[in-house]
Order: sequence, then structure tokens, then C-alpha cells
Amino acid sequence: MSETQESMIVEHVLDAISDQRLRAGTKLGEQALSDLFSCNRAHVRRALATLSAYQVVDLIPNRGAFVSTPSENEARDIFQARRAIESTIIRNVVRRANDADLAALRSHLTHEDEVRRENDRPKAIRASRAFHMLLARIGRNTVLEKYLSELTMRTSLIIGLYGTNKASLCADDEHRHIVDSIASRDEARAQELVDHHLRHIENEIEFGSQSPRIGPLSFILQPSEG
Amino acid sequence: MSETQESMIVEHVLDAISDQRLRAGTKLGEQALSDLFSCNRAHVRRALATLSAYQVVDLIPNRGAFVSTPSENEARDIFQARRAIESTIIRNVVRRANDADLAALRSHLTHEDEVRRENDRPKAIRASRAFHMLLARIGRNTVLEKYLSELTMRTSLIIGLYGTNKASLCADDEHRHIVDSIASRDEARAQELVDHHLRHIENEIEFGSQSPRIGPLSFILQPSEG
DNA sequence: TCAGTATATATTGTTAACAAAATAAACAAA
DNA sequence: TTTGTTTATTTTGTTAACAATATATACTGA
Repeated sequence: MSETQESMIVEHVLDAISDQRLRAGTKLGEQALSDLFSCNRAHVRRALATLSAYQVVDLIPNRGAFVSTPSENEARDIFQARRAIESTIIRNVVRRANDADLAALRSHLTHEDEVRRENDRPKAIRASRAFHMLLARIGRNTVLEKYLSELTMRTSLIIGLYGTNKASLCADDEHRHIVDSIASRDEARAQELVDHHLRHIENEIEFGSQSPRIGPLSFILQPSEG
Repeated sequence: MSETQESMIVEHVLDAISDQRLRAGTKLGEQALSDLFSCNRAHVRRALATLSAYQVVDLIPNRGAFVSTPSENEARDIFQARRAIESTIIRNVVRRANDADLAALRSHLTHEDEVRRENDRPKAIRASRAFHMLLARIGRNTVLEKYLSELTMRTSLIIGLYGTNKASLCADDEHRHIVDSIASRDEARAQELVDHHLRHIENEIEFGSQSPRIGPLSFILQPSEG
């Protein structure tokens, strides 16, 4: 089934979305993709079907595939779903995190500090997403981890679509405080911090302004690595 | 893209799974499916890619597609995910349900009573799933609704795989009590009842008595099934 | 210039044919 | 019988060609 080839396309598109190189509404042409990844269209079509199932791509009959553009209502549903899922994840983390996990979290925080100093917004957004996904992995529930992966992807889409009020996205030390609460095994506090953090992100989104702007696909989707 | 044709295959397979006509491990041959739905294999392959993204089907390279067989760990993750998601759903329901919604819930309860009298287990399981999906629809969060759809599907798979202790699956009047708590707008009680209900279902599953279709070898012993 | 229409191009949808791999069957040797 | 090997059959994977549809371009007439 050449699972590798197909999943490579999927992974690259997902990476590009979470990096905000691919923005909402961008058309994903079959020929363009099969040229980029040097494969035939059948692979591309299956990859697009998968991405559509992940709800990050819309398939329109006879028109093609487009990166989905979440509405405000959809965005709010997504954030509510994130609160539901990450609430359970953080509880798992507080209960299950071992020393290695805590070290990984601390290490990630310093990484986020470095990124912040670089003033590279897409990179910062990516690092922020990685923090949430690290928590999901430490929580050790693969079902929740997969769902959160989809939801954070779509969150990147939302932020790219509508923009945010403040330059700093995942606020300065909210992540740090969350890690502290995990380290002190304070379940209630950790849950409250995560919930507050997610509401904070949602509240900073400016649903009024919508700025869809797109570039050529070949720039955005460089199949750099194998 | 003949979205209709492809989604028809997907829907039929999902229905068959939730009805337990399709059981874990069953092979979904491409030719068999394209014959059944009188379409070409390209459609079938895309449908299988979608089902794989929903995690109800495993795609094994050069071997084909098989209805997935959740492990015990996976099953527990699924139930935890359900508690996380349905907790938020029921909160939405208590807040948002109008008179029509309550009427629909009452109507469904009488339907479940009728089904119970018929002693048709698959039908009962389907009706039970429908109750949870009705709650999800009334909750009006499409993201959570879609995830719960997947999770209830996989729950059907789990129950079919491992079996349950008692004949009655979704216990006699737990659903009724949940509806009552919704009608009286008792959020805390509704959440507690749903959580308890889900734990109840999980506890009735006999993970010890695995049916002999776990390993890949048992697929071969298994005669092909419609 | 602008609207509307016709033509040309490009893109998606469909099908069939063929290659590669896995499974099933047949068969020979112990 | 049982085991191992070879052959045949089935199934999955890949590719290309063609049809249907949508988009872009050119053209015509006010």
C-alpha cells in the first residue's frame, strides 16, 4: 500500500499547517502534490482522503482539496473540546509523570525561552503546540493524544486565519506554572491552570478580522527531509 | 470525487460495525467491497483510507484492510476518552436542551424499552449507542459529536470482541435517570450519572475471556464473513 | 469599457490494464 | 500423516489513458 509514501504526504501537510506555512483556504492540487512528492495521483488522493478525515482539509467534488477554514463557531467548539480533553490529559500527567518526564518538560521550557528570544512567531507557535503534545504523550492515553494532535493542528489554522491580539501567544510563563504544578503533584491546580491557559488563548483570537492570503504551493511544501 | 459513493461505503461499514455484524479482525477485501457496492476499487481504497483514519480499520501493507481489534489498554483509553468527552457533552445538554430535545430523549427511552422487550441484543446495543449520540447532537458541539461517534463505534467493537458479563448492556434505567437529571437541569447530578454509567459499562467487559481472534493467525482460521 | 458568450486549457473523476506480493493448492520426500 | 517445496491463484499495488467538469482565456457586440 506504500503506506510510507502516503503518510509522508500527510505528515508534510500537517507539519506545514502546524507551522502556518499552509494557511486556511489554500488549494491542494493533485498534480502539484504528486509533482512535489514525486508520486502518482492515486497516492495523493488517498492522502487527501486521510487529511479530510482529520478535518484539516475540505474535499469539494469536482473542485479539489482545500485547507479547511474553521468558522468562529467551529473554533469555539474546538476550544471546548480541547478543554475537555486536556483536562483529562493533565490529570493523567500529574499522576503518571516520572522524573524523566519532568526533565523533558523542563527541557522544553528552556527551549521555549530560546525560541521566544529569536522573535520567530511561527517557530514560537510550533514550540507552543509541541508543549501541549508533550503533555499528551506523558499522559499516556493514545486516544486523547491523537485527538489533541488534530485539535492543536486546527488551532494553528484558527490562529493563522484570525490572528491574535498580543504578540506573545502562549503567554510568557503559563507553561512554566503548569509544569510547576505537575512537579508538586497538585492535580486541582494543574487542571485549573490548563483550563485558564486555553481560555486565555481563545480570548486573544480576533474573530472580527479575517485575512486569507496564500502563496504558491511549491514554496510552502518543500519535501526537505525524507 | 463521487463523495457520495465513497461515503456510502464508509457509512455502511460503520453501521455494520456498530451493529456488530462486522466483528473485529474481519478482512475487508477490496474486490469484495467493490462488488458489494458496485463501484471500482479506487473508491474502495479511498473509503478504507478514511476508515483507517477513523481508527476502526487497520491497513496492513500488501495484506489488506481489517476491522481493528482494540487491545485492553486501548479499550481503557477509549473509555477514559469517552468520560472526558461525554462529561462536557452532558454539561452542554443540561444547559442547551429545549422542550423538543427533551421530547426526543423521552421518545428514545420508550424506543429502548420496546427494543429491550424484543431480546435482540445487537439491536439493543445499537439503540444504546443511539442514545449517547442523541445526547451528543443535543449538546451542539460538532467536534465532540464526531469524536464520540468514533469512540462509540470502537466501543461496539470492544464489546463484540470481549463480551460483557450481564445480558443487559446499558443498564435498565440508567439512561432514564440521566434524562431525568437533564429535565431538572441538575448539571452535577447529570455529569455524575453519565460518568457512573460509562464506568459501569467498562466494568462489565470481560477482558479476561478474549475470543480466539486476537493474533494475526486467528484471522486465517476465521471463515470469511459478510 | 463592460458584460456576456464561446473557446481553450487545466484539473478532477473514472476505468482498465499490468506488476508485485501474498495466499492457496498441488505435489514430492521422509 | 507430516514436512517442505514448487506451482497456481488470488489480492493488493501501481500506472496510464481517457472522460467529465471546472477554470481561464479570447472574442463579440453593445
